[in-house]
Amino acid sequence: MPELPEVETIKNELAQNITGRRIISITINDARPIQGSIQAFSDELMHQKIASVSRRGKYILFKLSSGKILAVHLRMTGSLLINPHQLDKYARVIFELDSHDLLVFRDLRRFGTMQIISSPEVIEKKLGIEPFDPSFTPELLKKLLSNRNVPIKALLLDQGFIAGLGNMYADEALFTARVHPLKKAADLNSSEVKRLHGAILTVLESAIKSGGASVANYMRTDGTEGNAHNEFNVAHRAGERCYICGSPLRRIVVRQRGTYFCPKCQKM
DNA sequence: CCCGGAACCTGAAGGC
DNA sequence: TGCCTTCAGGTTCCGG
Repeated sequence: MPELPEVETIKNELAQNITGRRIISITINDARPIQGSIQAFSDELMHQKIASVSRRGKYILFKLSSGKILAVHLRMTGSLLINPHQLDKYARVIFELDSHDLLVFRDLRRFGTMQIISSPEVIEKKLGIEPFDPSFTPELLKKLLSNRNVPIKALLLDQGFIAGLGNMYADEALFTARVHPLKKAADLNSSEVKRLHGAILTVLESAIKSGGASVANYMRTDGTEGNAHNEFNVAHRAGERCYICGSPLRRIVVRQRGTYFCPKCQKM
């Protein structure tokens, strides 16, 4: 599942490989991912140069020479591949570039989206603070948590709260901070908030260094896997032993999401 | 505004 | 072997 580290990895590879390239043809095998009119989508992209590639939350933003932006969200199983070995039935949209490279939007479950927007405002208004924004401080986090009567795990998944965390890294951050996933957000004391702030940053930074985690269908632009899942302390490890205390890790369901934690290290 | 749950989608895995 | 059910999860939408 692409979360911030996975999207960051893909963004960096795209920026390095296709910046400055021009789109010379577009093949739409499946229109579902495209928001709005297909014709308008094609017209806005055809012959455009990709001026830059950036990331905001879990969105990948392609700035076009026209000034408009192609915003791509990979959701669960989407990937952006450069010159894949084969074009299988999940290759939904294919862009040919003037370098004759193919940029392919591949998505098994068809949750992913692509849209042309005139200004970043369209997605900006849905997203909370970026974890690596210098203004994301323990003090700000403490303020954001106050008065929120929801399990901290649920709040970490809310993109309008902090942008970029998903199910895996929310669990990893809570474990690193030694905070129980069901603890009410407003009930975290100052040292817990400080630990959580630091844990969010270290967990994401470490995963980016590993090229993201290959769980489900995540792959890099060259089709290879990342390594971050080998470093998970709790995610998808139910029944296995905690690396810190040796206790069996548990899986519970929070907001319909599988949630992994250590019952001994993470107290209510 | 705040919160919880269903829906979207498709392949994998498990039960009988 | 084969059919059926359940599960996975990012985001949006809807209801209380």
